[in-house]
Amino acid sequence: MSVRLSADFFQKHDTLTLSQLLLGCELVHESAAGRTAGVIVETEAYLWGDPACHAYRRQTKRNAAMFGPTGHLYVYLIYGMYYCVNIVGGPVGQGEAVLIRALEPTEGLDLMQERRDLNPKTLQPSLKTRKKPLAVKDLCNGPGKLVQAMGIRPEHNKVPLWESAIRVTPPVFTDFEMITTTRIGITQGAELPYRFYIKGNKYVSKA
DNA sequence: TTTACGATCCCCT
DNA sequence: GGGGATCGTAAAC
Repeated sequence: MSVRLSADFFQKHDTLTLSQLLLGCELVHESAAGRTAGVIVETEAYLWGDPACHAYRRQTKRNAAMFGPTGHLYVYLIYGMYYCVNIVGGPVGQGEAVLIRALEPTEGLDLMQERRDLNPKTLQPSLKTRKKPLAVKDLCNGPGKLVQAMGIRPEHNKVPLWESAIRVTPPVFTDFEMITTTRIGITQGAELPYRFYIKGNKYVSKA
C-alpha cells in the first residue's frame, strides 16, 4: 500500500491553499517502464473567475476535467507540442486547478533522461540528438519538462490521484521558506500573486 | 468553416 | 535575448 494524499485531503482545502500545501510533497508515477518521482517545488493556482484560467469563459471539451472532482489530474496540450499537468481543485462545477511547474527529481533519473530525449508528443526518438545528457537540474524545471520526464500522458487526464499509478505523498520537505509571486507565460491576470515556490531551491523553473 | 493563438522548450546569436 | 516549431481548440466570421 503506497503512501499518498487522500481524497479527503484534497476536499478540505481550497485551491489556493492546495497550491501552497503541495510544495514539498512528492509526485510519483509507477509506470511499466519503472518508477519516477520528484518533490514539487513550484506551483501556480488558476481560480474561478480568474481571466488566466482555462475555465474562465465556460466549460469546454478541453477544460472539462477542471470542473470535476478535486484531486483528479487535468492534462492538456500546449503550443501543439508539449503537455502540462494540473491537480484539479475547488468544488465540483467550478473550474480551478494547480499547475505543477517544477520538480526536484528523486527517483528514476535515468528513465527521466530517456523520456526527455523523445519527442514529447509522439514518443518517437527525436531527429536531432542532444550533444550532452541533460543536467539533473534541467530534467523537471518546467511544466512541459516534468510531464515528459514523469511519463505523464494525455490519457492521464481526469485520473484520480488516490487510485491511479500516479500519486502525491504527504510532505517530504517541511523546513523551507515559500516565495509568493506572479505567474509565468500569461497575459491576462498577470499581476495576481498565484505562483508559489520553495525559496532557494535550484530545481525551480525561474527564480 | 476559418483563423489566430497559447499556463513551452530549445537552439541560435 | 529572440524567434521558430507545431497543432488542437475555441472564438470569430
